[in-house]
Amino acid sequence: MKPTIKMIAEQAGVSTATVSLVLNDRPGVSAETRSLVKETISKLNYFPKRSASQLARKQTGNIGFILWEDHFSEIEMFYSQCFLGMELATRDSDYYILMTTVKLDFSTSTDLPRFLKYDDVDGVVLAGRVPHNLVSLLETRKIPFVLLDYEIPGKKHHRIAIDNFNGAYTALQELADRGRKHIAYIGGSAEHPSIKERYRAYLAAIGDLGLVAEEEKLDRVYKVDHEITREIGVEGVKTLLAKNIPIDAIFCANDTLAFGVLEALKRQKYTIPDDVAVIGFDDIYAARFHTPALTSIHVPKMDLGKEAFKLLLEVINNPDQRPQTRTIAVECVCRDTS
Amino acid sequence: MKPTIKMIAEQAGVSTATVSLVLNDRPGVSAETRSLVKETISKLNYFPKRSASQLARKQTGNIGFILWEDHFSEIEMFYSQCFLGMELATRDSDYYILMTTVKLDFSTSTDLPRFLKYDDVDGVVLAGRVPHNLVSLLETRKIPFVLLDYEIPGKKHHRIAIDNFNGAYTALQELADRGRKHIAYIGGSAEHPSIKERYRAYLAAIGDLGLVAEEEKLDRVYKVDHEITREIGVEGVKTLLAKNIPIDAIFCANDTLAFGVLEALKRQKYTIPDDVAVIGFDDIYAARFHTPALTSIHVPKMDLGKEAFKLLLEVINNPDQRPQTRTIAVECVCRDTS
DNA sequence: CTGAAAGCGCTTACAG
DNA sequence: CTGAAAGCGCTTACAG
Repeated sequence: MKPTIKMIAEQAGVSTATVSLVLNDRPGVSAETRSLVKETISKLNYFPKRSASQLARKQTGNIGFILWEDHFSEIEMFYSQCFLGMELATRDSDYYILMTTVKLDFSTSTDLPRFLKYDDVDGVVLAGRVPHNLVSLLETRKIPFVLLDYEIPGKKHHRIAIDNFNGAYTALQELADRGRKHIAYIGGSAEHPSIKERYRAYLAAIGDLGLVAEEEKLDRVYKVDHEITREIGVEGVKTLLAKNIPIDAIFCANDTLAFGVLEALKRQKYTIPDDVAVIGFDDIYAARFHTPALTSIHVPKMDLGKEAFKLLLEVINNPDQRPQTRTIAVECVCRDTS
Repeated sequence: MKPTIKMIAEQAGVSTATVSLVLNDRPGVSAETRSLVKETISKLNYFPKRSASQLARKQTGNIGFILWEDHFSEIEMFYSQCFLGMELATRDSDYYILMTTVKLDFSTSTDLPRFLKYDDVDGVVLAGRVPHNLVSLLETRKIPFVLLDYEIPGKKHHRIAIDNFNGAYTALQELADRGRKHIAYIGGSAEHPSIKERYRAYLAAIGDLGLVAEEEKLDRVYKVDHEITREIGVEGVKTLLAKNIPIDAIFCANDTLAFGVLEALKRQKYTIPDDVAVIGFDDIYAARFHTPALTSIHVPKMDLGKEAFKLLLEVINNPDQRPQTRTIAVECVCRDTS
């Protein structure tokens, strides 16, 4: 039979209150008593029953992880890796993660994740693009949460951010260092804050590096206002090439799109990287295995998840602190396309 | 303040026992009382607190999902899709899924998932290749479990299986129907039961279809005894081509490997599918988007997860039934490589 | 069909 | 520093 706190108390000759105190590393127990209790605990291989302590403590011990379903199903494992990193971090804690997906056209009345509906989490992390009404609901219900690689324009929330600006800037720097003079941008600008930042960095960098005159800054830009996919990369190349202006490098807003760019370039018989260099962003798993292997800005996805968890814990323990942004550094990984 | 069962009871003028009975859809309550209680419940927007009912009921309400960490990190989302399907199925139940990864050289004393260590799950599904000592531990601890796309030779367990044999056979049939006469196999044979089955089907089919004499059955086979990767595909093509025997089609043990095969074939200037047709297995997300789009045997990954959950529920509710295998049908999706 | 009461296994004031 | 006791919010025999 599984030991209970009562059995430990009896064995050790103390009260259950005392056992509880040492279990939770709380002061108010003499060193001797503490070690006696600890011995008894390990001798009987005892561990507290979760539901009992949750009930008494009025906590759930769970945290939610919410992801837009398209993000989960995509070929790139970006957010899944974040999840993994978070799960790893979680192992040193008493928290379990409950992961679920939501649609973007999300109704708070019919699509609410069960763990939110039934108050089964102490906090949640929202990864990537998520419905804004979900975020509002979390706010009004005062459920602690942190955004991972996302932000809502005009609003301040706790969040983990990728250093998109510096990452993109580094990519441009890298290309310029290798003598590229006509660097194009293919990507998006509005659908995701991260992409927006990368675009902003592109514009800043080509200016700073003296690559182009102010009035020609947009000449080598192809961007869309919706999700950026592999196909956008293909279209981007076609469009840019049709302009008949020199292009010797392309900075892509993410790797998936970069694959499309590479494909289109190959079809047009361009040699990579000699004719055109290409740099992506995210350094997804496939980047390394692509032919040619893609140069990309490496984002430490597991770290994102880990930091999200750490931040969330802080918010749970101190709900009233003001929103803070934790930025995660990135670096350029040079491979065969640059 | 959140309503409790006590408040519902008072409001409805009944005992908490009665409320509990209607909450759990149990007999022993008159129709009138039942509907009165139900009204009160929805009026106060009440839902039972999980930890309390778990404590009283001596259940956890959680099920574990365990995955080899390499399976999770891989480019292919195979098991992640299974997880998603399972999570979806779970939404109609009261269960939450706790997902974690394990190493293959797994120590039951130091690497045990927390939810197993602390008895926080009512059952678990093990997806793909998993450590055999983990399975043994589950058996001796009498924790209900089902294997998803895996089996342990010589042992009977509850499991969800892909119809690998018929899938592979169909692929061969398909190639033969299109006039291919010299069909090769590239893949593995031992590391995973599914792969083994696909290989077995290959041998059976080329025989049945009269494609090759018994003594030449192994002439067009390239297989390894470890994990099959993209690189294995490349090597396989090189090795087979070096034999200088006619080959007009290649059946690959999975899609990832097929990508390597395609790449190697292209490098050697073969036209696909005219010179050599290629069929993969699994129909991973990338298959559709590859250039050329890969013909593959489609495995309904979400269904695998869903069925695993359903089976697990049955086992939890009836732990002593004999091990059963539920086989999931597959079908050939023809695209540009065949 | 219904209710009073014990019990699930913890935590937390409160007294001493 | 330590213990007795109440309480967390359910479920489940048991009586009636």
